[in-house]
Formats: sequence, structure tokens, C-alpha cells
Amino acid sequence: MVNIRDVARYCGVSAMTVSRALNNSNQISQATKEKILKACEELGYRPNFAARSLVTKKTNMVGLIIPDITNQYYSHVSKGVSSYLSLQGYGLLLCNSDRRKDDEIRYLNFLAEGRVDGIIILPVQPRKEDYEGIAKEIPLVMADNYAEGLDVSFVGNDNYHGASEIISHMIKQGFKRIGVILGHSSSSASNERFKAYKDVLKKNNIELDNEIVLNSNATFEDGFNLTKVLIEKGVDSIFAINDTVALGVVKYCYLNNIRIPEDIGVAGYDNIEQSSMLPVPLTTVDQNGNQLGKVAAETLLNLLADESTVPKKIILKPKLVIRKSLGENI
Amino acid sequence: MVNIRDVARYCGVSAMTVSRALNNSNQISQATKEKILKACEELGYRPNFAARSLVTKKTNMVGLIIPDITNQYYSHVSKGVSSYLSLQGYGLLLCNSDRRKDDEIRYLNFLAEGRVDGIIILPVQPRKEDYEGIAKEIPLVMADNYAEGLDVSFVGNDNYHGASEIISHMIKQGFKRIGVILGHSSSSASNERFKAYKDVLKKNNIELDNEIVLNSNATFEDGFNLTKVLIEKGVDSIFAINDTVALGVVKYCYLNNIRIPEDIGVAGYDNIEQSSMLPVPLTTVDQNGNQLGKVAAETLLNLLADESTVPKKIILKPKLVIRKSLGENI
DNA sequence: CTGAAAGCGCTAACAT
DNA sequence: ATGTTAGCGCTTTCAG
Repeated sequence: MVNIRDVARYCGVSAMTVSRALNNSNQISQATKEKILKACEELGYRPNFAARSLVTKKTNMVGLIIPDITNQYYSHVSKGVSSYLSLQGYGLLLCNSDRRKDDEIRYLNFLAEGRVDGIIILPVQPRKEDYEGIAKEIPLVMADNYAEGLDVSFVGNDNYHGASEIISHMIKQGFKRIGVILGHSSSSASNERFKAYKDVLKKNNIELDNEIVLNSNATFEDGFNLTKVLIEKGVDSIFAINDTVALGVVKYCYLNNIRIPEDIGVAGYDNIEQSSMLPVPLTTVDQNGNQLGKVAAETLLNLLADESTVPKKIILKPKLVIRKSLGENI
Repeated sequence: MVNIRDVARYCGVSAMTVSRALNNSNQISQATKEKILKACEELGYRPNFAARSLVTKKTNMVGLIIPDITNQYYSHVSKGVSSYLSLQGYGLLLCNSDRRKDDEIRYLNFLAEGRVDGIIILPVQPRKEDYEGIAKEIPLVMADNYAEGLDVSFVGNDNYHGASEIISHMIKQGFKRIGVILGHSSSSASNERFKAYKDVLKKNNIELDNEIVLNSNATFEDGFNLTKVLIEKGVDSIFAINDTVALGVVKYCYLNNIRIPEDIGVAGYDNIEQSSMLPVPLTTVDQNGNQLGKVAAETLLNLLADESTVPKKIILKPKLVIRKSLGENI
């Protein structure tokens, strides 16, 4: 392995001069700089990452902890993060928590060993205690799902707004007994959407029936399985916590010859690519995952540039996408 | 920041003893080990990654270069890699090349700075020259898409087999003028599938018409746009290089009231989750992305454990998934 | 079982 | 504009 001293010797200069050439210092003449850069090429020299970051205390890496990379929404968030980081010369250390708390914590500690300059986390079932320790050690930005009472920057979506819009639309379309498949009870996204559901129902004088409000792990399988339960309880429509769950609902209906929207209305959330291509295209709420990822990365990099920045909350507005799964638009 | 010497001082031992305690050495008494581990907890000590890897020349990191993380197949490959690595105590440095050659090369050099112990790459338009240099510097496993003539391990899918199966099925279903939307002309996957297409046509005495064989960037948009072209050329069916492209085909048909499979047959490749939930479920070929990712990661880690291992090619067999987009099964 | 010395490859700070 | 010195935090090697 060729190191900086080999290059220095080869060029008849000191290691320091080579270092300056490589770091675009202006304390070096153009001539020597060019000579050195050429020598680096010839010798196949590459600066050693570990040595460099040991002294600079910088890694130019960001850690991203995400619940499930195969979920389309999260994959877009990841891409948004990745693209922005790449543009700024940063690398991405991806941690797929697989929606498991213990893996999430394991990754948090793994990252905190100085592997990255900062962390973006989309937490599962967030609890304040899990992050306040880490957040003191390393710059942290929370995204998508919020841990109440934690003093860190957060980038999220306006879940209350998005859910209000779609539930209002459902009622306008004539649905009265709206079943809900929520996520986990500790998910802030799920809770905020549920709150909107309750508020909109009340505003429309529809009584809340907790029998038709179900929690789930927000998977396709749960969507499929819980649809049976809800239909047995006589719902006329289902609001799913995301499109993947809605796809499960649709599949159940499809296999059981239940027509959408004639027999049952279906609403999703996320506007994943395929939701527009179902037998009956899905009415849903569009959250721009790519944008969320980009803004989260931007927020973290700003924090890295100036650690005294005060934590801020950025809430992105999602938008209602009306298709046919709740009937024709009036 | 608390370092190993702080812990040593606190415990009244040498730094070396602390190091031994942390690395599960057996050259240390149980008592001191426990005392030290407890002290680490109390002081909030974390071993420094850069310092450690500077001396051990190990990062316990693997780099993954992938064309597009938002593509469902690639996201499953990523998850397969991630899960296996995590199990083995490795971290994942994810590089989304965005199907751009220049970004891919940039990432390759970025990773080769000693950021990772090895690299898994799913190359775009692979050319031997791009990888042979890097492969000498750092263990490399190629996956999904192969660069001919390169002496590195490869994990891929049997594209010839998969495409043969589905084209044969198309012909059996009565289609005679089968349009094709390929990927890029330098993609080995695309080339192998095209070869199967030609061979199966010949075997069935159907003349090849290059007019209805189109290259593309393998995107949803390309699928949508090229369908118009193919239909104008009078195809009775379309074989798309992947399900995402097929979804584009389906969308075009859907918007133009072209019935599947009555007016046109559609075949995909990849078996993405949503392909079973289209208006007419898609007949496709299932490649287990998760498995491919796992095997690629396994291959790389074996190589890291013993660098003298000879490169090997592992080819996974995909399987035909018959649904309704090519008509009812006979 | 424990410790002392040396050094991994680089850059910050201070010379010149 | 260039060089010297020192040291980042850890582990390897060798000694005891």
C-alpha cells in the first residue's frame, strides 16, 4: 500500500506538501501541486480514510437508520438522502432496522463509534429515552416519525392535514362507517392521522366506533388479513395507514369479489408508484419521500457546519390525490 | 471524548489491558475484564472506529453500489445484503449510482480509500476496464450484471433460462409477433434475455424482426412511451425487460383502452410485489432479489476471510410465474 | 495475565 | 511556499 510518504519521497518534497496538494490548499505553488497530483496517479496513491479521519475527526459520512428499505416510500426517502449527500461529498451508511427496536438501538451505537459525522433516523415506535443520550454525542436529525419531548431537529409530514383531507373527502363521497387500519400505537404518524380521523368524524356528527379502528404493523399482510375483520364489522370503507396496507386491502377485495368502490371504498396514504395502476386506481395522499430525505440531509449538514444551530421542526405538506377507489369525484 | 487511556487510568491498568477486555481476548482475567467493561459503561466510552481501523486495516464495512435503490428488485437485493452483513457484524455503505457510469466510478474510488473491506457492485453497462484496476486493490464481487472477461466472483440470475421460459410460454399461448423492450445494449441481463428470445423464436420457426426489438433505459416511462411505438408496428404482445417497464406498458394500454390480454399480451420480469395486483395480474419471472443479495454478501465475506479463494460464478435459477396477462393458462 | 514501546497514515500548528 | 514536530486513539509486538 502506497502512503503519503512514498509520494513525498518520489517527488522530493515533504509529506506535508503532498497533503496540501491533495487538500486544495492555496499555500502551495501550482507547479508542485501538479507534479504531486501526477505522481499520485502514477503511483496509484489513495489517501487513507482512517488516518485522515483519525486526525480531522471528520468522516464525511452520514448514517441513515430506516425501518424498511424495500418499502417504496422509505426507498425514496433514502434516495433523497443519498443524492443530496453525494452532491455535498458525503457518503451514506445505511442501516435497515427492519422495524425492530433492538436493531435500531444496535445501529445507533454502531454509528456512534465515530463511523459517521451525523445520523438521520426514521424511528420505529420512538421513545424519548432511546435517543436523548445519543443525541448529546453526535448530531442527530429525526425524520418522518417523532419522539415527543426530544430536543432535536425533526423533518416530517403534516399527517394531521393529509389525513383530514382524505377523511373529509371520504365523507363527502358518502361513506359513513369508515374502518381504519392504523400502524403501531406508538407511531406519531399513525397517531396524528387517527386524531384527524376522530376530529373530522366529530365535525361531521359521526360517532366514533373503536371496534372498527385496528392497529397493525403496517404491512401488506396485515392489510390483507384485517380487511376480513373490518368487513365482518360492516364498514362501508377502509382508510389504510399507507398504500402498502391498502394494497393488501385491495388484494383481499379482489380475491373475494368485493367491488371497489361499489361495495367498499378504499383510501391509502403515500401515493406509491403502483397505486395509480390498480384495477381501480387508489385515492391516496402524496408525501414526497425524496423531498423529505433531501430536507433531512440538508438539515443535518447545516447542523454539522454549525453545531450551535437550534433544533427546528420542518413540516412538509402532503397533498390529496383523488382517483377512483372512493368513487368518482363530484 | 473519552478514550482508552482514560478508561485505563480510571481502572488503574494499562491501555493494553482495556483493549484486551474490549476485544474478548482470553489473555485477561475474568475479574479485570468485568471491572473494565463496567468502567466503560460508566464513562460512556466507545472505541474509536478510525483509530482501530487504522491499525487493524479492517473496517467491518462493505460497500454496495446499486443502480437505483427505489427499484423494488434492487431494494430487495439491498435488504438481502444488509441483513446478511448485519448478522455477521458488518455495516453497509450504500452507493446509489443512479444508473450513471460516472457516479459508479466515483463511488468505486470513494470506497477504495479504505472506507470498506470489500465491494459488491451491480454495475450499469459494465466494461471490463472499469473494474480490473479496482479489483486488484480491494475484494470485489460483481452481481446481477456481468462484465465479460473479468476475473472476479459473480453472483447472477440465469437470464437465459428465465427468458426462454417466458417466451416459450408466450408462443404456447398463441402470440406470434412479440415486441421486446430491452434494457441498455451493454447490459448482460438484457443481452442474455434477448438471446433467449432469438433462440426460442428460431426454434419455433418465427422470423426475427428487429423493428420490434427496442432498447431502453428500463424505466417506467420508457415502457409507457415505447408501447406506442410497438403497437404501431403491429405487435400482438410485448415482453418487457422488467416489471417496472411492464407497468409502463400496462399503463399505456389502460389509458388507451387496449385490453390485456385480448388485444395485447404483456410479459414482465422480476415479479415485483404489485405485479400480482394489476387489473390483469402480470405473468412474469421471479428472481429472488433478497437471495441474490445474501449470496453476494456471503461470497464477499468468504473472500475477505480467505483472499486466496478463486473467483467463482454462482447462477441462481429464476422461476416462471404464470398469471393472466398472457391469457388463461392452458 | 499485564505492561511498555512503537507505529498505523495522516494533518494541525508552528517554524522557516 | 515548504518543512518539522507532534500526536490523533488504537493495537501489535515483545518483555516480563
